[in-house]
Amino acid sequence: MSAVSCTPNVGRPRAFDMDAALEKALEVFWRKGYDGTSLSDLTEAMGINKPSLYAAFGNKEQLFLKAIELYESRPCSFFLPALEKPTAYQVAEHMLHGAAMNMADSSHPQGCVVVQGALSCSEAAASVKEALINRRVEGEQKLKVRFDQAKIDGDLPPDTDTGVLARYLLTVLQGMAIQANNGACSEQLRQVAQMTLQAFPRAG
Amino acid sequence: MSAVSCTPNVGRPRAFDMDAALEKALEVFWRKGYDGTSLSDLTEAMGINKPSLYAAFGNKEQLFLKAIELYESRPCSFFLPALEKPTAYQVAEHMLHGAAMNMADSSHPQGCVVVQGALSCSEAAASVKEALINRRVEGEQKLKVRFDQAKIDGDLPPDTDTGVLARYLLTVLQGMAIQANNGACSEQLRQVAQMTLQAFPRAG
DNA sequence: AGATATATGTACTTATCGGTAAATAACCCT
DNA sequence: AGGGTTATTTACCGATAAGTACATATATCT
Repeated sequence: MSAVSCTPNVGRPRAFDMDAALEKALEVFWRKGYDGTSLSDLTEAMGINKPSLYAAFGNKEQLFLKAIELYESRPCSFFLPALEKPTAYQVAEHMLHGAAMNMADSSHPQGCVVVQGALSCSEAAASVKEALINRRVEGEQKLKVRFDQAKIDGDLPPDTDTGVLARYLLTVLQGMAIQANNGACSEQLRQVAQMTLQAFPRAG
Repeated sequence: MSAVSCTPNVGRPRAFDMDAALEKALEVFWRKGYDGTSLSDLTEAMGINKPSLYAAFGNKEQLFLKAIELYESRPCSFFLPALEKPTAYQVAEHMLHGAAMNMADSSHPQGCVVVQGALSCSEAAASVKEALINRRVEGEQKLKVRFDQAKIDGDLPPDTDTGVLARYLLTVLQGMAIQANNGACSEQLRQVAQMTLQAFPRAG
């Protein structure tokens, strides 16, 4: 079953693939940001007309939020899977290397749509900016919780400030999104990842 | 003499302060980004009408570029002054602490306009995006050159990869801009700065 | 004082913005 | 086959985007 479509068995069937269209919308929002994306950009990329877009996804804002959901649930997403690695160091390692690999991948826009989708934006975009901030802060909180567990597990020194460590790691990851936008390649991001890992506290 | 005005002694004198108006424009671009800022936003904040804006600053794009110049030449700017500190460590220290202090300062928008002014943007903003990328990459290059000198001075280990070190530091600084947008306060950014400095290579 | 030169306010232009009304088309069910 | 339901197409809406024409106001220079 599709993640987003919920096709009834009455009426004219939808002529386009909602998931494929959402993927196209994500690509546009990722590249141009919420304010920089027009409905014409979206309908052109998605291959549908505006009424189809509105009927299927609500409006621009709801489409954006659905695209973000898709972004975070994609196979190449690295954040949540990394949390399940057995040690704090491996969590950090997988996040940093995943980011290095993914953010400079030229098969899609550079960076991270959660970082750059609505960073500085118009008042019309205030609510989606808020939604993205919440996602980033929640990610940081999840990482802190994971590091708290690591302390219990004994793979972080007992005096570790897990809040600072999580914030530091997120700062580097978010900075890597900017670096990818600057044109940094995966190898260059990997070097940053490696330098970050060298400073990472090891098992006590 | 003013940085931007160049008043002739003929004709009706300008009724507003160009520098003050440019400061207002910077504030709006900083908070809303290039795409998110309308001319109405600008004229309202600057206290002038559109024809005055166009006569004085050219157009939206040129106004933005002048605002960025102002941003980088302000007294509270920390990047270029930090380059003149006597050792590589002190350069990093001043940049990181300057960023922690400045980016969360609530007397102006959070973060850094060079990072967030046109990160993901429309095609209309492509040239200003390019200009900002150039500024960021040039800053990184300047930092690398400074670290090369530090190696000669002997306050960085001789095997230091200065390019990676500069990129790592810029990654953290740019990440701190996102953190500030997330709502992080100066103290939280300072903790990130401190953690970054702990990993910084010390003299030989 | 008058000519010249620049700035200002009002009102306007064209294009595009996000969003929708209404008619038509394509399907399922009875 | 025909009714019910949903999707698609075309054409449109009011609002706002960036940018400007033009008349008027205010200064200096001669």
